[in-house]
Amino acid sequence: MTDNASSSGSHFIQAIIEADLKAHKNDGRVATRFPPEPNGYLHIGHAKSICLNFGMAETYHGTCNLRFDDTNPTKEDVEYVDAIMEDVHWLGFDWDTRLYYASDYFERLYEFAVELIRAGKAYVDDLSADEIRNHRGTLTEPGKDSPWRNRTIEENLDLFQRMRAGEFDDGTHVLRAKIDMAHPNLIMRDPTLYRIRKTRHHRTGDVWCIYPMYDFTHCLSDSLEGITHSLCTLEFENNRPLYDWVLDNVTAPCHPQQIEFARLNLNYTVLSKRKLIQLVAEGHVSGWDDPRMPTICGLRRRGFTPESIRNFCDRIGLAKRDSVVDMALLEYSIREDLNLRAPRVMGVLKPLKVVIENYPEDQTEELEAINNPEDPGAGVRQLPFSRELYIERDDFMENPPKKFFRLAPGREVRLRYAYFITCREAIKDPDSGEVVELRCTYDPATRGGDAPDGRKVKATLHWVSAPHAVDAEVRLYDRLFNKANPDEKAEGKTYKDFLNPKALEILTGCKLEPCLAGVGPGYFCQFERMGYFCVDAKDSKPGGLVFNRTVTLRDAWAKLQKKGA
RNA sequence: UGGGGGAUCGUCUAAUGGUAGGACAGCGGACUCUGACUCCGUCAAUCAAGGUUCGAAUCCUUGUCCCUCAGCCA
Repeated sequence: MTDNASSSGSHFIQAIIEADLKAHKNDGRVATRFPPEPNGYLHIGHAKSICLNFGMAETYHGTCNLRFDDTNPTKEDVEYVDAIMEDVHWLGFDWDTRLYYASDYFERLYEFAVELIRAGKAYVDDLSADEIRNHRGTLTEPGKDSPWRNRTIEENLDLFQRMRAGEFDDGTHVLRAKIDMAHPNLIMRDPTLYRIRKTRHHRTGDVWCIYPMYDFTHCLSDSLEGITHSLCTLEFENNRPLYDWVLDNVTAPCHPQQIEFARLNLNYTVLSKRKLIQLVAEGHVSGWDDPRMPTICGLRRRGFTPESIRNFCDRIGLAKRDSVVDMALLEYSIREDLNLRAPRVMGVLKPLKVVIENYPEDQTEELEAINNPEDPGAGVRQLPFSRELYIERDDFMENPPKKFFRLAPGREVRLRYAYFITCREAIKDPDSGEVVELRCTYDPATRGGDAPDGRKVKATLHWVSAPHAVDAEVRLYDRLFNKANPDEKAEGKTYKDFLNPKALEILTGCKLEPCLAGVGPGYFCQFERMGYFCVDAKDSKPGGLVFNRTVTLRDAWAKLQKKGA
């Protein structure tokens, strides 16, 4: 285990695994699994689980299976299984030949259920869902036995077989474990094992009309696959006694150990499947892969790299206490990665025209620019320079405050890799008073960006030559919510009331360096001084470039402005 | 209120009876042809009260707070 990128060298699950290994439990084998239900897209919270499960397998030279927990045909779909596989692969993990579906185990699961019935440990109940609920009791009061609890084994066997044969309608019968209706853990009050669902399954078709419940399926699937450590989130802690009960009461091949850890929470977003579905369904975002979404496909389209997400998962650590990780850590992780790898390029997002009055009308020259100061191997490129340029509108102020270092009337600044220029005049729209053009002069002696007389400027600006510029649409993305905890209870408000209207700002007519003319999906770069951007994989076309802002650069000036405000 | 879990800097996470450490965030500074990066410094925590001990985040007692369970969802 290398711990160069991790804040915690080890965590409690590693401690358990290492102790097991030392005791030669499971013959010294480590086998984990990632068991998604194909009823939604994967998000950053799943990434934590994926990194954990595949990571433990890798660290201890074991295996990690990908298993679809597809026991509820009313909610699941192949659309999701395909997307999930794509996302896991993209994150950098591989299940090799170990792709499984709980539905592949339906026949064996049925046999285990029969085994339970034969042992007098399961029974068919004719009660309705409502009646079962009424019999369950409450947190403080014991439940009542179902009148059908003591049927004979023969009768149960017959009924269960007929359930399978399709003789009964949905909801009329269920198979229940016979445990204890007075158990202090409600999960153990004769839990339902099978229900009737006359619904076509995305893999088994119409072969089955009874489907096993999670608690029955999961532990047995784990056992069938020889899983050693079954890692899941905290809310399943209550289910662990049942996980163990099932495995203890059938002839299961082995008894994996369920270990629970705290799921990931991130501020300024939501990670509940229900809410994510709602955002998509109600059109608050453009889809599962909207770059504002915390989904893996959303993050991918936003420009996050698999490495950055893996590093993030490494850094957040693992424990049993509920916690909320700061979005700033995710942002740090992607900046850290992109800083090293993203080529630097100049892009003017909100253009302000600049005319260099003393530069010849018909002249163009080429200036050399460094592609990535963090990576000497990235080389250099040529930038065209001419009399008419664009600079960032925010880089000019007519009446600059004290700490504003950029361009202002009479002030000299550097154009990156080019010349020092001095602002002579700001031309305004006579009606609106808005500054529409700057008249400047340049110092020919400062070619390349340094003054031979040694004089300094306080700012370096990015720019693009107007006649050479490539037009593009740029989508500025920000945090999905403007409240750290969108779920916090507030007077008649829900999380949707805290959706950040500025999470997406669309800019058109942005002016980019000519070298960007031919880039396509997969391309990412840093627009110097602005942030990291990538080509939108869906909407960008040759001649109609669309860039997404992955994340801004850290910005000391923005921070100063915020403080002043 | 029954059962099951959990409480360490603002946030996340180490320390398993022996100096409460790291990361992010914040603040200050150095450097800088990106107000970026990098570097340096700094702020800052053991839920509470008792007890055991030479010594307690860690063990014991009592209490407080938080999460979770009453789907034929997973």
